[in-house]
Amino acid sequence: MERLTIYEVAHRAGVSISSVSRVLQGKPGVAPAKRDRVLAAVKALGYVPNGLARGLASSRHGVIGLIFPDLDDPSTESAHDTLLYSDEIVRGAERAARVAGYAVIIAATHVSGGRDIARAIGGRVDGLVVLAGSIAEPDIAALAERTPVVLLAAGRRARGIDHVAADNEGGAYAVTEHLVGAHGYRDVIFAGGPAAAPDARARFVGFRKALAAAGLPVPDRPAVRGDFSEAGGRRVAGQILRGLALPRAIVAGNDQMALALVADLTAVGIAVPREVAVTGFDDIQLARLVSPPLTTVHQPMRELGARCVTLLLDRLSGDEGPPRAVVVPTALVVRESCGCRAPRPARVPIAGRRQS
Amino acid sequence: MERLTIYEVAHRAGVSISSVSRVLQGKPGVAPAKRDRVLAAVKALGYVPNGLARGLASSRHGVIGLIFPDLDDPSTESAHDTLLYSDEIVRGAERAARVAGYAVIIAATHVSGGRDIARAIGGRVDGLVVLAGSIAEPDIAALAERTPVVLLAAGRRARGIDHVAADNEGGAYAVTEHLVGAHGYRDVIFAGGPAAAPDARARFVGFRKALAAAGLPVPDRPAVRGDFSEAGGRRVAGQILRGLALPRAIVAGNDQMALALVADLTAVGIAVPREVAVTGFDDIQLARLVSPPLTTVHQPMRELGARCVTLLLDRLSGDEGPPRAVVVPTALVVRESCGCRAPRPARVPIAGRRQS
DNA sequence: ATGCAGGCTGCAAGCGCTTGCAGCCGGTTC
DNA sequence: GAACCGGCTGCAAGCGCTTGCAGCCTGCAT
Repeated sequence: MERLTIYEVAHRAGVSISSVSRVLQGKPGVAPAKRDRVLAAVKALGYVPNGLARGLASSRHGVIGLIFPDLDDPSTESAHDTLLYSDEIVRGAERAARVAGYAVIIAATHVSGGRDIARAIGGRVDGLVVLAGSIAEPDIAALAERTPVVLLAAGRRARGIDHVAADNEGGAYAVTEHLVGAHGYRDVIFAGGPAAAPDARARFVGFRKALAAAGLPVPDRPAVRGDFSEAGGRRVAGQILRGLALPRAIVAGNDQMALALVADLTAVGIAVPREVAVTGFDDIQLARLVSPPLTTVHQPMRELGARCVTLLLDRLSGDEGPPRAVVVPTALVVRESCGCRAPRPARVPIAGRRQS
Repeated sequence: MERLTIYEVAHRAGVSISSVSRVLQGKPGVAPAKRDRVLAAVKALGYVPNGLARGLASSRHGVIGLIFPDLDDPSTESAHDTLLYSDEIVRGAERAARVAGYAVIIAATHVSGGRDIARAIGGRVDGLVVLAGSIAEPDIAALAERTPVVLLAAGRRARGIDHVAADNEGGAYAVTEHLVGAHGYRDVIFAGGPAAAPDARARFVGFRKALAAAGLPVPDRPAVRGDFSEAGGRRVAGQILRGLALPRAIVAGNDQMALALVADLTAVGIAVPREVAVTGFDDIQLARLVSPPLTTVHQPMRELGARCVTLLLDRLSGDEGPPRAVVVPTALVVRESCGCRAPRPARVPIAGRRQS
């Protein structure tokens, strides 16, 4: 296939390349008749403009970059969480970008590789969506100086940088309230994630607020703490089992921990949820499939990805406002590990989360 | 940040832009002293070449496109499988591309959207990796005319197009042989996937060959058939339970079916693996976590993605040979659902799969 | 000394498309 | 009838970088 240029089209339509260009961009100032001829020629020839040339000339690339952590790098923080979701994030981002006529380019990087990223992606994108944990914060700041950046992060808002995150706190609040309110459990503990993880912290905050709202004693710190991994869950299970009093319910920092908890509790003959209720956070695919199905909080990863892109596109189209922090709502998903018997698992939006 | 151009660098280094360009490309014909000065200037200025201009001038983009099915489109075939893996595929591809200095651009598409893809990606990539099911076959052929294409597909090899796939047949053979050989089960049935799915078919072929090799009767068709989904697995379980004779072992077409099977069998009081052994295929994350841990066949998704890219890069660097079909080995993962008691689950490569 | 092969250099011509600007033309306005 | 106006057009100058080619300057052989 020969490479078609705008010249061929112009020639076939009997006009100048300027007119073709204007038609293709939908710019005004072209006589309707001529416009039609151009479009006809384009279609007949099957012409597709060369994105590179277009980008070079207009300095708009039509591409946004998506940077996420390289999971092979063990130093990558919160790799587990990301692993489970980046797929959905990418899909959401890709779709949002596509409808706006943008393409998505992706790159995985080590935390320390911020510089390299700039190089790899350099001059190829109009803006960047950076998943938390993929680049060290100073490097993000450096990046943000040369190109619009939106940070998809759990917690900490990098100063001056747009930022979207799921409503971890709200989700934890909802699930805790469900346990305390709908089920009437009093003795509820929180199995925390890594102390440093902002999302883990936000979840704990939500947990505490829910307890406070119910008039229950509020702990200063998570009763036990894992690291968001399966192993972490098992360790936590061990801590709990060695502890004297078994709680009535456990709010786990995420699904993986919850699942490991359920498995280990069950293994020693403790019935979930009859003796101890357990809830998770994330709503990984697995949560639905285990027995009992896990009550958890759904993270709208797809939407997170999409919001990042739309926010970025806003910036690209000239929005100069102060840095924004977008919070995407999470949703309580009531299944059975909380003690509900759900013939059909219901997904209840946070807004109207009350149910028995 | 001002946009730096090659001119600034040239000026600072006191040379012409040609020399800078040559240095940046590692081309010969530049005096070492000058080369050093250029590099120093580049570093001092923090110069990053503009990929667009570079691409325009050299007609090498340094970008390869990855096209996968849009999972929101229900018409997309084998969406389940893809869903579970595209993440890993992308990672593998991205990494392979990166080491070669390429970036990866992604696009999700409806089966029917091949044309649009050409437009969206048009003139932006050097080559394309197309996941099976994302584009109708005729459209792939059309695409392949304008740009190098590698198809990542389960079975059918599109004529004339490079193609990589996992060794489904070998994997199925290995797991079946394990059941028959290591455990000595005679009454083994295959719970098939969708009749049309090439990978499902290949797995059944492997199953049959293993039976034949063991001198057991070889069925013409899967004893039962699902659709690779969880629901499919449950349906299959129903069929089996309603059937008179419970087999000693079930080779499921994929993990999701296997898990559903185990769940339903267990639910009616049939012990897995004591009464019935069950194996899966895919090695989804979940497989390791359920109880009993699922013996299955690992699909090296990451490697699949990587192989696609390396194959593509070969083509890009001038390899003109006939279309290739690369088969990436799968690996038997022995856990407990087959009847093994594995204190530590072992992952046994197909090559040396014998073990008791 | 003279000539010549190379190794280096930098010039300049693009790559394909966008866009400011001047030119053209038919239609209006006094 | 002359001066204007405004909508269309196409020219041409880039966007930042690659690369063929001619020119220059060595070093070295004759």
